[in-house]
Amino acid sequence: MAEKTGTEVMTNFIYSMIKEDLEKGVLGDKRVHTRFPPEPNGYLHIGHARAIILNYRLAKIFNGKFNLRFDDTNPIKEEQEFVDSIMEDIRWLGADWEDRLFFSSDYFEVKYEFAIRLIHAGRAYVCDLSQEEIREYRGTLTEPGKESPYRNRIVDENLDLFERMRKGEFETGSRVLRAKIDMASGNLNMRDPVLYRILHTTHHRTGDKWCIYPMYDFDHPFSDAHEGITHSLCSIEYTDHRPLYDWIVDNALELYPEAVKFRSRQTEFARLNLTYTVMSKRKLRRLVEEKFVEGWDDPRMPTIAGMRRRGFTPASIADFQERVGVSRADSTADLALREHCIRQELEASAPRLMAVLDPIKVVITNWPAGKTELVETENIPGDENAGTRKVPFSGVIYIERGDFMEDPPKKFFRLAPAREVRLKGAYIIQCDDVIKDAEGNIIELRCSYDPRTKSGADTSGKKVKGVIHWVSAEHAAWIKVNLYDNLFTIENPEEERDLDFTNNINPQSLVVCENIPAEPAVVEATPGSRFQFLRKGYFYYDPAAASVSKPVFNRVVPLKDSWAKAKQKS
RNA sequence: UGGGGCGUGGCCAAGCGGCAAGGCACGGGAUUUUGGUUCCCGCACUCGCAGGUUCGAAUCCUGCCGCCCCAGCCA
Repeated sequence: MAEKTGTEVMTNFIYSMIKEDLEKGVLGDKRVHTRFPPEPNGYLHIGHARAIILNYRLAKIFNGKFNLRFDDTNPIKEEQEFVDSIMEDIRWLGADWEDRLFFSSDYFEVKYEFAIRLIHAGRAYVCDLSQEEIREYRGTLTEPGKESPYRNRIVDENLDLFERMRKGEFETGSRVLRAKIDMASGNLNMRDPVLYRILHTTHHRTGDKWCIYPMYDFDHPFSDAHEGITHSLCSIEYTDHRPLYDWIVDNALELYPEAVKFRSRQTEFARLNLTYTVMSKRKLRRLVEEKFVEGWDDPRMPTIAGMRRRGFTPASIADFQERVGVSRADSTADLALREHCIRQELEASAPRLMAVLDPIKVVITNWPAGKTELVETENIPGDENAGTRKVPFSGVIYIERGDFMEDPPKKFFRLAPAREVRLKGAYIIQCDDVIKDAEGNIIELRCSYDPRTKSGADTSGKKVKGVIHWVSAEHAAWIKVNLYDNLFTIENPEEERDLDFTNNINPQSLVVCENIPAEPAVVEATPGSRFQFLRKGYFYYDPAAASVSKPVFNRVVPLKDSWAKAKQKS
């Protein structure tokens, strides 16, 4: 399959920028070095997948390196559980950090030293203002802030106080370390940003060793420079933070050069939105907590874990990301593009199987009693190497209810009274009789088959337009099938401001079919494998549900259906 | 009323002064034992708007308009 090896050419502005840096020799003898910096406080979604793939592929293309670094500077929100799930997701996507798994907390000691040097240089100070006071002093969007009364503390006092902050002499929230920059800046991030806060909280890795923790704006640029990251990619809302990023890196370079491997630079790109889904962590959490879905890995979720369980492949997600592209403009990618990517891959790689999702019984009246015939059919049409398989055919079969119409419109090519249709790989049958129950529901079809029309050896000269799938009742294997559809009924559920977004949840987003007849070959399938259920869509044998008595298949995506579309229009 | 970012077809997105790539979606046709796939063909006289510079502008200049982000001791 078209697996992304990372060697193809990219055509986005970040790729161009790096190429130019290389040509101009900006990197010296250093190789391109990127990183993915998740905070271990939740599950990764398709937007993160985009960042992971971008960073990883960029490193690959330029023969550089890719780090995984957890941004674990806030012990209140972070947990080991998320570290594990994030690593699993990234590994699954195929992004390999080799031996470069880092944690921001690995560098707490060096960062502390850097803070000391900032204080020595008179560029950072301990501030005793309360949280509310700091906010007041910061000013507003349109008015400048005013300087903290502690701003001009002497170096020795700052040093002493900061050391005692580390020792745990002060309460949580009582003091902070701030950078001394510019309280009048139009950019609020430059109004003496907080560098360290006191948090008497156990950290998932450093335990109780620290009670002061660095802020993102201090930590991130330094960690990048310290690891030798050349290109620090992040999302667009950090654009405002870039001057501060540069301030930190420049100061590190000046005051603590031995701790800096490279003068890293930040480049921002737009986050990804998807139609018919929500992406904010808060909303995803609500979906899980309020049980609108079954968990973070529910196949309807845009999480990496959810897509994995739905049956998407890493290659299809990488393909999707590549096709969407990268830019700085706000954008919402069409879900149809993601569907296109997985269909394209599975069309060529998924073996076909027959299963009837909405069965109706068909009795073939002229079939010899008790006879079973094995008919042969291709596993993947057009791919000789995929071979063929034998499917048992007999006198009682199931077909889709929707493949029969009692009173069909002119263009209906399937089964109808006195009309003929081909059973895929088997014979042409004609419908002779329609059996109904007391309420008038069709419960059975009586058909006759034409022995001359055996698939591949047809001597009848008949031409039928319709070919439908079927399953022999006597030989059927019974499976459970989950049919998934968009979680929301409107294109942009994020934008709905008057109504709670959960009001737009699609009540049909999951349709469970408990008892579905499938051709017997399905029992030989391995959990984790993917099939096309002929004419119905691509399905994934859910390994997470493998312990259940019956195999469970999740529909990744239905096949395109131009008949249904035409019907809808009329 | 401060600072930053963005505006190219329904959705993405190339383009960076020489006369609008590509993908998805959509519409039409051919092939087809999946109404799938594949294959043709069509789909922006126009680049948020208005001026200007130029032989020539989506690309340069000026002025508007619209949308997004920022006042966490979150990341």
